[in-house]
Formats: sequence, C-alpha cells, structure tokens
Amino acid sequence: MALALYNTLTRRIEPFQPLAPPRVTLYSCGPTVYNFAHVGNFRTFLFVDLLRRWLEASGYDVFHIMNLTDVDDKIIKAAGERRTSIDDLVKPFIDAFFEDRDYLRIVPAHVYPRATEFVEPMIRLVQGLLDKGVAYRGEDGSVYFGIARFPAYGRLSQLDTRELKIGASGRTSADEYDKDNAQDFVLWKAARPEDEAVSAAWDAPFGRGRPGWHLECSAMALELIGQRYQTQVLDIHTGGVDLIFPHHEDEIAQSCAFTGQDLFAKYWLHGEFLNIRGSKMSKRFGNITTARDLKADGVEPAGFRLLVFQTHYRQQLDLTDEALTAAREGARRLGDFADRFDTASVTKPDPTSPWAGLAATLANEFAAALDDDLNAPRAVAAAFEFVREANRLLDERIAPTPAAKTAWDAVDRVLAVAHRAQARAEIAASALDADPAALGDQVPEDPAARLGWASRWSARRATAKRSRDFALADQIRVRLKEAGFELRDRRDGSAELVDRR
RNA sequence: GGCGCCGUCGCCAAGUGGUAAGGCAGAGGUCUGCAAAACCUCCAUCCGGCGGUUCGAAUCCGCCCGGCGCCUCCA
Repeated sequence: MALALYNTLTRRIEPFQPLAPPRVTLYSCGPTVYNFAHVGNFRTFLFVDLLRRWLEASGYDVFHIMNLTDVDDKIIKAAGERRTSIDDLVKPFIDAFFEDRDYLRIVPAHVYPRATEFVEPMIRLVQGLLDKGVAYRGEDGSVYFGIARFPAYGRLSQLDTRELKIGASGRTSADEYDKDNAQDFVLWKAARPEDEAVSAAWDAPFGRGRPGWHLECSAMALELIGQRYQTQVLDIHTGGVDLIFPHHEDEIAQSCAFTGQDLFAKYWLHGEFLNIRGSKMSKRFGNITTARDLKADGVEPAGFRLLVFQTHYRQQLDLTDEALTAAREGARRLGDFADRFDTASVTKPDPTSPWAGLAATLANEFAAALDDDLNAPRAVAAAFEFVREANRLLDERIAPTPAAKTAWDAVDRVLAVAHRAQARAEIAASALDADPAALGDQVPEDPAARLGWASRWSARRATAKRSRDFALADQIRVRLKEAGFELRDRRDGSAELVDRR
C-alpha cells in the first residue's frame, strides 16, 4: 500500500511519487492577514495538517512552506482607513493566526514567508517575464501577464478561456485595469497615492508599484526551494478549491513561463469549503465564525478536528451545532480512552495476545485509509473500532501489548482528535475528611487549585458514603458536576474524579 | 452560457460493480446505593425519482427532481 493523492492537475487519484524522495516540498497557500482567519480557512489548513502529518508518519522528509499575504487590496484599504502602515495593520493578525494555529494543534510550517519580505525575488520574476516577452507594461504603468503567450494556460482549471464569463462573479469589472486581454492578470500594479500612504509601494526597474496577488506564491516558492534544494518544481501545492482559478492557474503560468519547466508543482491538492448552516461564510451573511469564536464557546480543538476529519477533504462540510456537539462527544470518548490507555500497564510483546490482532488491524486499516487520498473518515472509523475493542479488553483486565500502544500512538499523533480530560484525580475508598474550613464554596480558577478543591469535596463525600449518608453524597456529586467535574464511583468505594472543564 | 460537485439510517458521514464502515442521538441490558464511564444487544433488505446496461448497481449510462461551488485577486 502506498500513498495516492487526487491531483487537480489530472483530475485523477495518482500514486504519490515525489521528485526526489524522501524529500517532499510542500507549499500551502496561507491566509491574507487583514483579519482573523475563520473556521473555513482553518478547515483547509487542517487538511494540510493531516497531509503534513501523514507524509511525515510515512517517512518523508517534508519541507513545508506557508505564505502570509500581507499586501493586497483589502489590506491597503483597511490600513488607509485606519491611517496606519500595512505592516502595523497586519502584525496583530499574524500573531492571532499563529495562536489559532496552535490552539487547533496544527503543526507549524517550517517557514512562513511574508510577501513584503520577498519583493526582490518578485521583481526578478517580473523582470524575467518581461525579458521573455510574456509580460508587458500597460499604459497605466502596471505589468501584465499575457496569457496568449502561454499556450498551457487553463490546464489546471480546465476552463476554456473563451468561455470565461467576464465579471460573472460580480466581484470585478472588466474595465478595472488597462489590459490587452480581459483574461490577462496583473503581475505588478503601478503605485497609487493610496498605496504610498500605507507604505505599500516599492521601486522596480519597470516602475514603482506593488506585487499582484499571484506573484508572491511563485516568487517565494521558487526562491525558497531554489535556495534550499536547487530545484524549480514543488512536489505538492495546496489551497482551497476557490484558488484553483484564477490564483493557481496564474501561478502556474508565471512560474512555468519563468523557469521553462513543464510543472510548477507536481501535485495540486485542493480542499473543499466549509459552510455554515448550509451557506458559504461571507461578510454579507454575517456568518463568519473564527477559530477564536470556537475557543470562546469552549469548543475543544480535538472536537473541531474530529468534526473536520469525519468528512473527506474534497467534500463540502456543513458546520452545524448538532454536528459540532456530536463531534465533541466523540472526541471526549476518544480522549477518555486515550487517558485510560496511557495509564494501562503493558505486557511483554506477545503475538498470541488478543491485542496483537487489534493492533495490526488498526495499523493496516489506518494506513490504508490515509493512503487512499487521505480518507480521514475511514481512518477515524478505524480508530473508533479499535477503541471499542480495546476498552473491552481493558474491562476484562487483559493488559495491552507494546504493539497495541505503538499502533494507537501513531493514530493519535496523526489525527490528534482525542480530547483528554483537563485533569484527573484518584479518590481512595478510605479518603478522610479534610478540615471543613478548607472545603470552600468558591471554585478556584487555577486548574491545580480546582482539582484540589474538588478532591477535598470528593473525600468528604467518600466519608459520607461510608456512613451511608447518601443524601449528602448526592448533593456533593451535584455540586461537583456544576463545577465541571465528573465523579465515577467504583465498587470498592474508591472513585475517579475527572475535570471536564 | 462554461467548468465541476453533491443527494446513503433521526442528524453527520465512508463506501463508487459483488450484495450497506464509523460517529452522534435513541431503545433494552451488564455493572451500580445513586450517577457516570465502559461494554453487550437492537437501530437503512436499502442508498432522491424513473428507465437502461449487467449474472449482479448505492456504485456504470440516460433523463428528471433537489442542493451547492467556481467563472480574475475569497481557504
């Protein structure tokens, strides 16, 4: 079994064969940092996270680049309104993006190049295209890419260029720029006073201006993989489906025209959209949900990850309260198992143990699922089946083998969908009452103090149970539940205290 | 108008020619002073509709119905 991925370029699932294994160069289109990234953005980044983790788990040596678009129309507009530079505008959003990324347990890329830090390579790229005659200066001073000079144009999006309905999206007007051909795209935009006002203009041999949107990805990718590996072709390029056209189409055009290579990236992977209650997120509908909103609502990252991974990355995903609740409960169950499994003592390797077959099934099914174009829903199903069987064996007090632990850990490492409890404490059957003054009605904020508080109450309850004062015991249970604690009694009178907050 | 996707259990969602994974919810049970957790059993003879191809179709083809995306700067 080997990894196969759906390649937008060929519209087929292809065996994954990197250009120079075990190295894999991975370029991901990142956020435009003029606002907080929303859950739709993060769905795409989670798909990339899964790809990254699975490539590494499969033994590849991945070099992962994710760009940050820190200069574009919206950023310039916002900076102008706030009378600040684009750099000052963007900084807090970059910080926020990294915070959100960490919150969602997304493995950081190796580099996060910012467009404004790569203006020199961009200028070289534009100059190269001018020299080759595929780019031209418009009368407005901007530089455009002439798609008529690049026969392969349209290969990725499979759009017949003659059929493009100009302005069909309603987002632009055809006469917005001074172009030879309506489908030509801008490489370098001549500087306007608004750009100068927010420090979004650079000198170039072909005129002062700023980069067009598509330019940065080509320039940064070529620069970074060129420096590091002396190559001009990426193994994988990722993004959301909306980037297929025109963004990625244009990247290919300008990159390949510049390098003379047939490919800019060997594999193009695109993640589908996440919608909210049936419709696309947009400012117009006022239905933008950010990662911070999830955090504020107390949604555990594992729950959100599970929700995302329970749908294949090439299928649209509808975010609803019910779906989120269901995923959170699933993540909780996986987390409870993970905690339990972590603390279970292990036997020596034993091929005759019932764990042996379980471990093998999990490892095989998990790998087969992800190798099949990152079929995460199937991989998740394998995890759940393992958890059910494993819980049964643990219930029967059959200790797991090292192989079982290894298999589960690998799954947990790639998916990270198990929501472990904040904290747990053991309450002995013989627990003694604490000093009544130490009990306290107020639940402390500090996590350790919280657990201490709940433990003392649990001890109080244990003594109440011993004296068969069940009314008091139940009262304490209710009070602990309200504070976010779950108490699991055992037959022997001991109990486990779980912090669910 | 062009390119493309989807419609599978109450909800979510795999499966894309060989006779329906998984999750959540629900019902019953084991355990239990109670309550959880965990486990066991049950929960789609059927995959939007109608035709067709085939020994065999949720899976292929056609038509219809319904939902959605992209078509120049949105992940």
